[in-house]
Amino acid sequence: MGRPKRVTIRDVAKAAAVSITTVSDALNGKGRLPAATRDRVVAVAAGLGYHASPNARRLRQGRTGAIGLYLPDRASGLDYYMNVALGAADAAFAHDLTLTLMPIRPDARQKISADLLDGLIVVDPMLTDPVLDTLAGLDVPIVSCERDLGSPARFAGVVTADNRAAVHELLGHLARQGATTTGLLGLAGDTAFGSDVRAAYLDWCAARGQPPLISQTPFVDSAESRYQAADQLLHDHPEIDAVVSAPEGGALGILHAAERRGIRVPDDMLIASCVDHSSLWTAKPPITAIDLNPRLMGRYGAELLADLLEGRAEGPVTRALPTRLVERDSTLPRAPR
Amino acid sequence: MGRPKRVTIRDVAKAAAVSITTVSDALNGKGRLPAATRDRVVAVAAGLGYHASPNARRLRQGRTGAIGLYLPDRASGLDYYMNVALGAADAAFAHDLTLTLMPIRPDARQKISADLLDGLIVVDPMLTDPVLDTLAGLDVPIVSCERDLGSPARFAGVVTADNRAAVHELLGHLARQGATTTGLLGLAGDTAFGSDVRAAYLDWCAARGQPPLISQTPFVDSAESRYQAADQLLHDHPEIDAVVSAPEGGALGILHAAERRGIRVPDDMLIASCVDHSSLWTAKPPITAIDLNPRLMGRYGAELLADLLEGRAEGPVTRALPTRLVERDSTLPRAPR
DNA sequence: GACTCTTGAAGAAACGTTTCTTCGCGCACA
DNA sequence: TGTGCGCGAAGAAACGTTTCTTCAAGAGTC
Repeated sequence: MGRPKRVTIRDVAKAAAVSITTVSDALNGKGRLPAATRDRVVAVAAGLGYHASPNARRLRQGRTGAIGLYLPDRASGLDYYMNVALGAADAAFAHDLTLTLMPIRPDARQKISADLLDGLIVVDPMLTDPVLDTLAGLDVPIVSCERDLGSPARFAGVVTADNRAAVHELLGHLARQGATTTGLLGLAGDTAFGSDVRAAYLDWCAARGQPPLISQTPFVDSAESRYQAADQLLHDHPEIDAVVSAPEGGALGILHAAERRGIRVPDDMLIASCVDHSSLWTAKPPITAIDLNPRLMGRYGAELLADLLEGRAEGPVTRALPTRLVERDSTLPRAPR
Repeated sequence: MGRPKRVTIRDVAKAAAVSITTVSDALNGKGRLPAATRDRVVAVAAGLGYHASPNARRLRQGRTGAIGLYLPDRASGLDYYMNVALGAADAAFAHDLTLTLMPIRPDARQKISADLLDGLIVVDPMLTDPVLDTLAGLDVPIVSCERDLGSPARFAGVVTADNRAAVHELLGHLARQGATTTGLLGLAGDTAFGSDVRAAYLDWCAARGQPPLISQTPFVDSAESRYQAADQLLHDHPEIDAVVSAPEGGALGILHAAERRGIRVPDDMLIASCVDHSSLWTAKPPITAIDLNPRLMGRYGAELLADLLEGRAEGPVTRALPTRLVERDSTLPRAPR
């Protein structure tokens, strides 16, 4: 019973018959100690089950040991973000850091303060997010997962996938499967991902001489708005025989709209998503998608931030994230019309 | 330039011409100070932009100011968990706490330690999770979001929805819409939610004299396994004219399996899910589901834990969560055969 | 007028580290 | 025989709070 008394550095020092300075140095690999002393102290510490109090250490060092994860306030794409968060949490722990989830409510976001955090990971920074300026003034390093279209200078590090290349690959795949006129269910341009997808699509159209056929949905959207946008696209351009969706849930909206109009997938039209999701596997037919590796995204973000904090990296650093095209039945080869 | 020097309690004391004790007391509402002094000190502190260092406070108080969120290691249902996490993060911030996401990787989970956390929220504790015992030994209060089927004594608080009643309501809805033989795509019984759904279903069957028709999928599953289980159910029991899915992604699997077998929804069969999700809205047809209020779940969890930490609540506390049935086209009334 | 009580406020210890500075000592070098 | 230097280790300050204890002075009581 009774709260078990903590084993402090003093206890270790006493047990090893050295000073606490020596214990600290031995455990942190500092000072100049002969290997023998170091090993002995480490052994004694381990024997006592000693681990330094994070609080005391942080107070002394002026750090919190925590990094924050700042997510966009969206109701969709949460599956993706949860994976980013879990990847970041794993990586943070591996670096003796802790991942703190920033709140979503605007009033709570105002309370985000530098003395709660050593650094920050901002996921999908939005051009229109007014809080980003506040965060930038916090005087802690910030890593963004996907570039910021606004003031990249605010960030000490960026993790980014080659979204354009991935979308190019996807469009190439569609063409090889027989698509001749590909439309895009795009994301409004306030986010790097949305603008990458759009740019790649426009590139592709320009190169092939195809007129771009785009229907846009806002970054912060709903299943409803995605469906509307998809339906609009099919209504306006009956000649379309393939559609790519930028938002995570968009492909299902397209599928829905297509079936309502009696368009068969993949026989009459191919569908693909720029963001993979488990629900795409169970769609009928299963939908081809780009796996954006969200876990790895989170991990890279946290690792990059840890590197910046430890001084292993500095200045603006960019880390690249691999992606992978997952082919499913929604893009089976179709006979030319 | 240069790191802006922190405003400490000493600065405030000097500016207000009182001792630091008085400042501390004034700001924390302790000690016995006349209102005049208190107000003056508060005003001075505000003027200087002072806020206490979380680290110093925590070191002194032996707290970390952080609560942990422990999620099951699943690849599905992440949308739900992300909402729980965001709700918890908001509520934590409102109580001057911070929400730390626990890692997923087993080796990292071993490193979860009491001196990183004042308390813990465990979401969907699994009977088979060996880490729970470790956590229980951590000597911090634990709140579970949905009951633990194992050793409820490990928890100081529980947030739970009346899942049985919700499922009863759902089954009643199906019957009213014309279902005569309802099957269940269930979850293996290592989690309270899965076992609640199952129990409610069995109850219902017993009361109606219908033989229970169940196909099970593990709690930690994949879209594939859910599809297999659904397909098995439809194959074994062609008489089924309604199916309820316990897992989040299961309804889409059922839909998929049904359409492959030429079963029309809702004309030939009704489908409903025990967990709502944005992809259910865009399914064809949109699928009826129970909204489990995940944001509120997270919020209640964090608030309950905060209450326990502040001594506003103690001993085993249970808090109830409301749910809501969201009716969609997958359960439109069907003509009796 | 001696006494207790209450009020208002200050002093100082403690929380558990890290780190800056100092110190003794033996050895090589001129 | 000093002098300087590298090594090994310890002392003590500092990080910024909270809180336990003490204390002076005024008010009330008999």
